Amino acid sequence: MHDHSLDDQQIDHISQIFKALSDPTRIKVLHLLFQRECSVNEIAEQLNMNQSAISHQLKYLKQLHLVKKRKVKTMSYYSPDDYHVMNLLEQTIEHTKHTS
Amino acid sequence: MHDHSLDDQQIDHISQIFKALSDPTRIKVLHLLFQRECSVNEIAEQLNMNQSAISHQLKYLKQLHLVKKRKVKTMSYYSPDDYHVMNLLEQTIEHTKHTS
DNA sequence: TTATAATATGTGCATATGTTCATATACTAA
DNA sequence: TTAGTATATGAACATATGCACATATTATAA
Repeated sequence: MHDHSLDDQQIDHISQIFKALSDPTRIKVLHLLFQRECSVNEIAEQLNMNQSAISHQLKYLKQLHLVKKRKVKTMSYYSPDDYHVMNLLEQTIEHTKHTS
Repeated sequence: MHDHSLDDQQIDHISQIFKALSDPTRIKVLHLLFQRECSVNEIAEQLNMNQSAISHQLKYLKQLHLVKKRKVKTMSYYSPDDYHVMNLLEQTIEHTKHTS
């Protein structure tokens, strides 16, 4: 038998994860990082967006432990850091491709 | 070989679904409806929230086809209407319970 | 040292969001 | 009809969000 109860802390955590995935820019960033590690400028160029906007979003994602950073000289290379959330996103993307 | 391209329409759709799941109230509503069909007042009482707030959120969820409505006399009974999204939510809830 | 490059950060702004309040609507029952 | 109940809706409000701009920080290279 399952326990259906949910405390507010768990719910807040879940909503935070889904909120991270609820923005088109963050989806694009994560989907790109799923394919390959990228620097900030690479991401900004790929998505045709301001470097500052990308940097802010990467900070947001890093704070949630969804991405990690590797510094080399002046460059910051970002890559996924949460296997479960990345699978959640990629499976949803695949499902959307096959249905819409 | 996979196609990694994603058009903006698909991304907007995905972000809309995740946005629906990014609010604690909507998570609680959907999780409750996953267990059993409920009227608006039932939901409001269970979540200890304003009837109007629940009604607004149900309209939001219905517009996205995540819930459906069954009218009986003056009552509106709501239940899930998207198997895939409900599974997405419930699996994430289960995962959170077992890890956090 | 100075200049340059990559990234990070603070601020301001327009817009979006979630809620409450008051009220409207739909339906029932007396 | 009228009163009562359940739900829906519109408006207003405080807060959150995502972005651009300017600038700061960090590290390199000349």
